[in-house]
Amino acid sequence: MKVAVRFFRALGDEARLKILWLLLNHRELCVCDVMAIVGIGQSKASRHLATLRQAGLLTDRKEGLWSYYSYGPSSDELASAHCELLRSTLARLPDAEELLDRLKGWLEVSRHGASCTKDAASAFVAGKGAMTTLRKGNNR
Amino acid sequence: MKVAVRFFRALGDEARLKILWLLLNHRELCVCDVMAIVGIGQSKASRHLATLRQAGLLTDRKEGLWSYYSYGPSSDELASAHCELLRSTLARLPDAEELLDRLKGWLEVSRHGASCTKDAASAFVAGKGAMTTLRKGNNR
DNA sequence: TATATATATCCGGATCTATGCATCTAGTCA
DNA sequence: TGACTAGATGCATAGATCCGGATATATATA
Repeated sequence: MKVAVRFFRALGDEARLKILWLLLNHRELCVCDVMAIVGIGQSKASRHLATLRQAGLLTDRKEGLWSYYSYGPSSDELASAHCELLRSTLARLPDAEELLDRLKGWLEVSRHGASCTKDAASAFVAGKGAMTTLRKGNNR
Repeated sequence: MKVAVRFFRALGDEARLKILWLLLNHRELCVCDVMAIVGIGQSKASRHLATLRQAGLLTDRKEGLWSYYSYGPSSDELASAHCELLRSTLARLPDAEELLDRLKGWLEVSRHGASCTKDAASAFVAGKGAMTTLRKGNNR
């Protein structure tokens, strides 16, 4: 029973759902990417990614200083089926569209500028990236 | 985002998965039934059922002293789809078969005896019902 | 009305989880 | 080698969750 419980627990967090949604829409992201797009700190991003990986939802790949995470492939086809459903579920939620906008914006910035860095991610969160996407109020 | 998080959190507990599994295999059960079959106390059974109801997975119906819970129908068809998948997921786990045995045994007992009562449920847990199904060790 | 009972909820404590900060690890590059 | 950096992890704390036992609520029945 342990496996199923851990799987659903991993999905029981807003930040993790956002991360999963991003990785269902983009092949792979590093920790900096997640920081910039979701607008969270480094340790939080790293830990949530680790949780999703331990639940069998993500795989990671190291390249130089960066850790790249990508969706699946979980060995369990039922978990995969749940995630396919999750794609539909998350697509209808209000944040979904906004997150994809931020993803797009971030990728453009990081493509031009230097390689993906923590500082660039922080700047993106504080600057234009956040400005253009956060409509009402701010992130808390 | 709240809705999805609450939905998956409700599934992130072993006892709740067991209850859901039972209600995916039997039209409706009262709190006593759940106590007897899963082998948990009254307040725990009541609380977990309430959690599942609040997550939109169960509906309840009052009749006299008893509260009967049944699966769905969640208004969200995607949640329903997840539960259909869950049926397959849970069916493969070792406890699943055992729980259905206990369900069957309990229904026979309670059909003969008086109506469903807490005492009868406790007796079932402590007596034959538990003996025939708990193979190795006991439920803590 | 008075008693009995199934279920819901409250109350404490124990345990788990999330988070920010600081530090550690392991790559890169000069 | 030494400075620098992305990412992982230790630590402490706040908050959430879980649990058993006690109590409250609502209904049935005498």
